[in-house]
Amino acid sequence: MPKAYEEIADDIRRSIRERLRKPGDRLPSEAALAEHYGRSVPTVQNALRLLSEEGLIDKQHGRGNFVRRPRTLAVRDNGRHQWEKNRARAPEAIRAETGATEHDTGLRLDDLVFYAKYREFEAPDELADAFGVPVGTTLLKRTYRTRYAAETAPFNLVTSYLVRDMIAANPDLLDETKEPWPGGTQHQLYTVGIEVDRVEERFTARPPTPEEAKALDLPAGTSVIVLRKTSYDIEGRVVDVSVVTLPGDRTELLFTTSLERW
Amino acid sequence: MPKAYEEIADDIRRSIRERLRKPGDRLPSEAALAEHYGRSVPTVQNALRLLSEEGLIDKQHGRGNFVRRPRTLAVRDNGRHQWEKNRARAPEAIRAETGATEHDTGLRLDDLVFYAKYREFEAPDELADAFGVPVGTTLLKRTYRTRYAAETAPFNLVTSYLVRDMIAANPDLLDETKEPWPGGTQHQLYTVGIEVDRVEERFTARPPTPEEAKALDLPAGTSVIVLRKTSYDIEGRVVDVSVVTLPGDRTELLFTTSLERW
DNA sequence: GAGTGGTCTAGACCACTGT
DNA sequence: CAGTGGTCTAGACCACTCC
Repeated sequence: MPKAYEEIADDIRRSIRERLRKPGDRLPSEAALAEHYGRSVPTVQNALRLLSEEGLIDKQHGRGNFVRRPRTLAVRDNGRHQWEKNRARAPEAIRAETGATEHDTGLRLDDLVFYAKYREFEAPDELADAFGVPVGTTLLKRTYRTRYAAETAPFNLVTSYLVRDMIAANPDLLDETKEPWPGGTQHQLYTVGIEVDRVEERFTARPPTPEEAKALDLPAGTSVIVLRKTSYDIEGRVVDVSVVTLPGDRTELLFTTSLERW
Repeated sequence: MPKAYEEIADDIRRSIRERLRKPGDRLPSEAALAEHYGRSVPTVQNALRLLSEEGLIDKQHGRGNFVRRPRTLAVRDNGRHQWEKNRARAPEAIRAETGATEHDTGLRLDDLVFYAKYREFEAPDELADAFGVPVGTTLLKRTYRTRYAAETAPFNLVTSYLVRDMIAANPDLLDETKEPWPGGTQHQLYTVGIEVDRVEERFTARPPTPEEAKALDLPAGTSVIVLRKTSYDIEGRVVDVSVVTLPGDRTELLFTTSLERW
């Protein structure tokens, strides 16, 4: 026997795919749908929940169920790393123009709201491993979030780790009130004589935890992309480890790989 | 007033995070949980559904609810492109050893099951744009899926597009029965004199469509990574466009970006 | 067949939105 | 206030798993 809520979901899904219902349209009320399909309200809700999890509709308490509009993407391009490196040694006037985030989004610094917090702590197992330092080494943990000034939701959550002793030569680097730092992390490292040679990025995708859904204001039926970034200096040392959480519905990542010529 | 199903979910979530319940453990039956929390069965089910969507538990009809184990990852490394290029001109004996998929997973060809289907069709708007050819140009559409011989679920779904006239000089390239092709797409292109110069990859993450969930055997509470790959030859022409759908719970993407020295 | 989760109902009551 | 979706109940019945 076919399941009632799936039949209802299939029917509505089809109507959306065929554009009989367009982005922004309000669906009939749940009571009306229940009447139409000859089912109880909870059964209709079950069907709508499915569609919401697939990201097809947006449930709005007290207002209605709406066909979801696709969101505008922020592109995160791996060219950003070379771009940031080129600017790391430039005079402040040039560095101040734009940062890597603005490079990604095409927005200017004024459009972005930035929030940073620094904390020192002792390296646990996993991070000590990643940096190749003894467990207990003092690390600096920096958490950031950035968002468009025009929107309420941040579009990334960043946790970055540095080895304290590696950067202590410049006390400003330990001071969160200096953020946002013109030129980004690569410039910060440059001020203590570190040159970044290569960047490794690892990605996975999964549903958001409730905390992430709240912090990024993610609707039901979206995913987060989790990026673990490791930066190596020219001596092969790990100089920065970052974990970046990106909203899957607003982010596109772009990687270009150039191949050697025959 | 706190919502009953969230309280129950919070309580169970906490017990999992604190490892009071370990991966593989079975939760008490829904009836038992309902009794324990003094709530109805549907309310408990509501809570369990939440946890299932977060990927914390695995619901198994007729068996029980289990704390989910993290899955083993297949790493997809952008070094694969240079690696594949290096082998494209090698003798068949060497090419036959392993392909790019085996490079990713560390498995040998024997462990993998491969399925390919070819179809010719006329370029619609979007693809004509991507290739820079007129709408209606004949394209070859190739769909693949690969899976571990030991598992039932494929770990990727691939659709690859080529311009027919660009490869027609080698009739074998139009024949799906020749798959899997030792050496991969870059070798196929080499047989008609095309050298790949760079590869662009764009990806986003989202919940699976019902079709994808079925094809990849995705449990509730997982995401898919959608990767659009564009290959350019040394003359700047687009020679291949591929769309790859990867299960978010089994895939890690690794990109390394090397920076120029100061 | 016993035990488990899955679906569904009919209706009560609550919470949010907009007039 | 009317209209909407959200939560919850108590219980019936179905479907799957395993012994």
